[in-house]
Amino acid sequence: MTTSVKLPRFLLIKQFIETQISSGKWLVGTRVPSENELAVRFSVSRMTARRALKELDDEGLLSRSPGLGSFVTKPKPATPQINLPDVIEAAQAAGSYSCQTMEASAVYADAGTADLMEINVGESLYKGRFIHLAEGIPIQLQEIYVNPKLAPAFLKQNYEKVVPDAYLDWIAPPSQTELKITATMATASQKRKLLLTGEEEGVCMQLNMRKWCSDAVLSISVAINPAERYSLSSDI
Amino acid sequence: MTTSVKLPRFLLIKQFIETQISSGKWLVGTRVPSENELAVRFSVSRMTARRALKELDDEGLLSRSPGLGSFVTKPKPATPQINLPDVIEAAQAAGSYSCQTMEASAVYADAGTADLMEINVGESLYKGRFIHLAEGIPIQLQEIYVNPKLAPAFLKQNYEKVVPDAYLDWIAPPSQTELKITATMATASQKRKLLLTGEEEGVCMQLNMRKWCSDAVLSISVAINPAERYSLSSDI
DNA sequence: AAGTGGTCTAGACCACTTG
DNA sequence: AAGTGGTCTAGACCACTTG
Repeated sequence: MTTSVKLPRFLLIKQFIETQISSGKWLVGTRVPSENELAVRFSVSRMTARRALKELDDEGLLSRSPGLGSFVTKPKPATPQINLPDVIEAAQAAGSYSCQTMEASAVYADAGTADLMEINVGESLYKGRFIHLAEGIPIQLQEIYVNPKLAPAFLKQNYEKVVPDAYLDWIAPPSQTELKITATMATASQKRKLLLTGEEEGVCMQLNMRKWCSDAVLSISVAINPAERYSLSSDI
Repeated sequence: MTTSVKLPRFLLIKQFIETQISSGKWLVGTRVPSENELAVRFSVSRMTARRALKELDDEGLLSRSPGLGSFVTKPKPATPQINLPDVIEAAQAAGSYSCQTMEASAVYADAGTADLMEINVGESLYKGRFIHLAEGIPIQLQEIYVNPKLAPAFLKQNYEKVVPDAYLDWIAPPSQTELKITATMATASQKRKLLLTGEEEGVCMQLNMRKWCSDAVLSISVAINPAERYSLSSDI
């Protein structure tokens, strides 16, 4: 009476190979048995043996090449993947979100902005400045420029109900996003808006984002988050 | 004379489905043709049609369930994945890396450290403090506590040649890593060590890491990086 | 020439959901 | 009972690498 949980055969083969690797019997660079060899060894069709190898390839444990075979890869550098916290979404989920619109206007692109937006100097642009709050406390200062061709109604939205970013994601789903995160010191004016009064306060995480929508720049945004209310984390 | 790049049939089917989705013909929740339907429609065996659906499932475009069918999923929240820059590795690659050891000693765990290291108060610990430099300029201040049972020779290493983290990764490959990134202001002493003299300087990215090696805490480390010399970025 | 992985076929049985 | 996806078989042809 062994375990009656009949496992798929391709899984048995995968587990066999994984065990050989993790136990150190098959070191990095070792050639593992070919599809045909595994098929014979496990009394299985080649397609089933193939599936085991294919999935281990997809998972990055093996590297395969036609004519050569399948080889144990060296474990990837364990590069931590950090996920960006969406403080605004979190506040919304908690029902404590609100937004103050400081500016929502049409402007003309200066040289720097035009360059980033990939348009000509002097072209029309929408500009918005917002304070995002959770439980009445400012958690983010945002300045955003939007391409009016891609979001003509951007200025007409009521941003007490819908977050600007959420609105843009909705009407113009970004095809590409560029992101840079730095640490900065808030200016005196920014500190005032963020209600950071202490002398020791003012250290912020700054998020610079640029979004594309089908090969055109949709928006560039700079968001300032007080360090006490913003941190990144990850688990591996 | 059409394109002679004969594409695999499963790819043609994938592209067909992707086109229907991206063009908006098949909205989120739509049931896509079954394996059998696609097999007939494309004059292909069921296994080939299956492969197309399976890969789209793996890629997150479809969600499949036995007895029900395959359905268009809502696009995932496009959560940016940031990769942690390894300033030290970069400096090493450029051949400009050096390291000053400020401290390398055995200490006894105080309450806070013992808690984080998951050991008892008063147990022996290795402590190291380092300044990492690129081209002679400090790029990171690091303080690390190491479990001596897992890295008994930690204090004996020559850290002018091998980076402490690289040494630990080598002798005790971490099974899990916890990471927290915050923005902070360097203390006066830290600013001195980092050669941050200006009044406006001192804003830093702080990386708190905790590494496990087979269920035991291997190390906890706090690294301080001047903001001007450290930023995170990602592309999607 | 023999072996490798990549693609593909035309069948099969299964557990699962639905009417 | 008919349809779905999940697993599996025993064949096939291909481009590719190696001796």
